[in-house]
Amino acid sequence: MSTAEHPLPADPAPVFAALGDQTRLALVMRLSGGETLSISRLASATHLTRQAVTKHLQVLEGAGLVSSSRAGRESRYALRADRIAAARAFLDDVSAQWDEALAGLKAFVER
Amino acid sequence: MSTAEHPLPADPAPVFAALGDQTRLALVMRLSGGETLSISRLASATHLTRQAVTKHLQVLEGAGLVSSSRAGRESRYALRADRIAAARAFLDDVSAQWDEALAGLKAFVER
DNA sequence: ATTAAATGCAACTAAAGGGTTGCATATGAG
DNA sequence: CTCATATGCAACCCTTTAGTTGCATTTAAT
Repeated sequence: MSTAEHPLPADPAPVFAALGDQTRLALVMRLSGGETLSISRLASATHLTRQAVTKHLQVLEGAGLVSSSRAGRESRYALRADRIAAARAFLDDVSAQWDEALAGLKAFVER
Repeated sequence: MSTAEHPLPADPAPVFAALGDQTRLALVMRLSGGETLSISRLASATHLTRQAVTKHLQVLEGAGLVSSSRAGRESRYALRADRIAAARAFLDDVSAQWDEALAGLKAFVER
């Protein structure tokens, strides 16, 4: 299977967990440029092992944040913008509830 | 110390890591209503121990996502909306870079 | 003064995480 | 065909994390 299985419903926790690591965040940022990069290419920008990077990429893929595809002898990884958007949406909801609560409180105080 | 030490550097990784746990996400959502709740109050909505919840709250506070204050015999926790906003901002940046890259590619293809 | 409620602190356990090394395998290049 | 490149797989290690239990302490209520 070249690309990750289609993860169904978006439980945000695993996504945030995947983003909760500096190395992985760096990989995400690197991929946010839109390029589709191979493992060794991504690993060369790091101080750690290729295998370590491979593991991180698998974690990211497991969370649905990146997709992989085999191209000849190398496997390429690309960012999944929609998943990032989903995480954003979750935080937007939290913020919205908060703002709404504040607005309600303000209205109460001012009446 | 009643409230968390000052946040200085906004390294997003610890924040996402703190959000990367279902229990903690649930606590955040519970607090997003704007209420300032005590530990046992928050723990009663859970199937796990008060101490477990205490630990999670400390993790959240360590990441700057909540603040605590002592009120009589209980300690109250509240959400810090600004930190949520910071996390959102980071994801916005990633998305923006992605969109920009896509736009560039599209322009190239269409010329 | 007593008692119940809300925490804090500490020690411990089991499982997950982040990294490494070694070796086997598939593929592109010369 | 031969060699270097890019990976995959697996076994290990050490540290962190999620949860527990037990006991001491502070504060509110009767």
